[in-house]
Amino acid sequence: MKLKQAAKQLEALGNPTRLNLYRILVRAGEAGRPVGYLQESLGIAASTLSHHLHRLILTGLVSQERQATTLICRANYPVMNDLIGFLADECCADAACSPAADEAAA
Amino acid sequence: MKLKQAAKQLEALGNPTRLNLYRILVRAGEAGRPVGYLQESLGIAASTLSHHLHRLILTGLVSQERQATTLICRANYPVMNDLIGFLADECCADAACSPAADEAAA
DNA sequence: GTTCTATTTCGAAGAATATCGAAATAGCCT
DNA sequence: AGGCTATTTCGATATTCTTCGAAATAGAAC
Repeated sequence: MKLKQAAKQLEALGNPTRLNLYRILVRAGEAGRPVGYLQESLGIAASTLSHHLHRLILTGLVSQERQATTLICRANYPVMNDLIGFLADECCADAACSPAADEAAA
Repeated sequence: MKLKQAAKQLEALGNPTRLNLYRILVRAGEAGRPVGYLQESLGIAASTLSHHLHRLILTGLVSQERQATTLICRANYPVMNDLIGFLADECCADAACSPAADEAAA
């Protein structure tokens, strides 16, 4: 049932607002970003952001850590890498594609 | 505005039926698969499959070629690799992740 | 313990999606 | 042309998503 989970994660990333949000966290790296910062960056209602964050967290793509009253959000890299692996998996079984390895190793 | 397109593609893959369908095509490689074959494999109504295929085609992830009355569908590998590249992009800017390159190159 | 800030939950409205069956179209074959 | 198979379009319905503002909660500081 790995497919369903992968679909959930892809769906989570398949919304412009969430993808944008996720990329900010990916760029932020280990430091992560507080929810408030994300809200200002994205310019959306706090409740809307909270909703999107919740979805990303449910799929495991993002994790949170409390620091006093602010919540720090971080991209969960291993989960992303698993997802990428799932997509690229068996892509080259047919030797018909320019393998993802080319891009990543470049 | 690459982000919007990436979101569209991720959204297209973020449905279990479509992801399943897409993976069948990825495995099939250059040979591709006829629509009828896909319909039997997935066990869904032809109209439903047509709808899903249309979405995948719109995003560029899948292409079709006519062979007499049957339509052959193929996964568009370069588009998938671009998408993977977009996801992994800047992932390692912080040197904080286990790079996707590891997985792909392994 | 009250007050302040940060964030989430609730409730609601409008838009988009997934699915199907029936009917229409595309292209081959006789 | 007429019929056959493969696939799409149409129309309809139930579900899910996106977004917001208002109200509720979490935690710190006074």
